[in-house]
Amino acid sequence: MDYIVFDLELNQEPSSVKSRPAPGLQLPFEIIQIGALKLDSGFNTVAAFNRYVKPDLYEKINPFVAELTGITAEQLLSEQLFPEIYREFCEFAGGEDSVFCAWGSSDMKQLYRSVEYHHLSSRHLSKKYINLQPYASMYLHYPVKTQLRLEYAVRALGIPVEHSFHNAFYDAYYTGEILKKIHNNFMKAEIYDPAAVRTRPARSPRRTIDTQGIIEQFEKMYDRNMTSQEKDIILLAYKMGKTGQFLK
DNA sequence: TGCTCTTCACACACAGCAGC
DNA sequence: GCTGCTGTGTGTGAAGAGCA
Repeated sequence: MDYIVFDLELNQEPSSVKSRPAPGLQLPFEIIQIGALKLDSGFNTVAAFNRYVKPDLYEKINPFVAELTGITAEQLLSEQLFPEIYREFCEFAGGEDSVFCAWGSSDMKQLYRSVEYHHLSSRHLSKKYINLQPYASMYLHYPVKTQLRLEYAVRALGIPVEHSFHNAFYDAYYTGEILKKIHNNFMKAEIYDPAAVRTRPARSPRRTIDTQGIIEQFEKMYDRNMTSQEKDIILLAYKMGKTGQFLK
């Protein structure tokens, strides 16, 4: 069994964009770099993958992303599009027996989202993954839900900082170093379910009682103004009715 | 007995922090 | 700047305790 420690750099919709995704196929982030290391069962690095991706959705790099990653649109012009890079990545990641490792759960989600957006098959992509963030939190005696920065975890674990952060390949390298440092028998790979992520229900907007509307309706029905006491009673009755406590 | 207050559970909005 | 996740605060309803 191999561990595929990976990281993605993403671009997002700049303020002015020529082409927008079709309705129903929203892809707020587009992958522009995939960095990965393959570790064998003894956590030895046996292969590396580092490819930039030519964007075909957002032609410009968001200034914020460019500032953070140092990646420019010109730099990506000579690269291949996502489907080709993805095919190479699948060959690198090799089979369904591999376990993906990433810092946070968003990279796994974004990878599958991009595969789906480009109508590519995820058949040869392992669905087993380990999010190292909570394990690092536990190792460093933080609450398991604490979302530590990758850079903080690297420094806290005493891993030498030899490369810059916010580069997919180097971030994958650091994530791999963290895995080597904190792995234990309790670390269990989860099964990523893209369908479960897609079906997450959207929150409905919070609804408030239109008290003015209720009173106006009563005044219309009775053709007179309600007294302040009557208004209180009406609103109380409305709230009590919502509880259903007097339904038989 | 009836009212008020407290506590609990639940859902939601929002803030903060992570990612890019 | 954006998205996504988590923790916290708030609102609401239900149920029980306390008190006159």
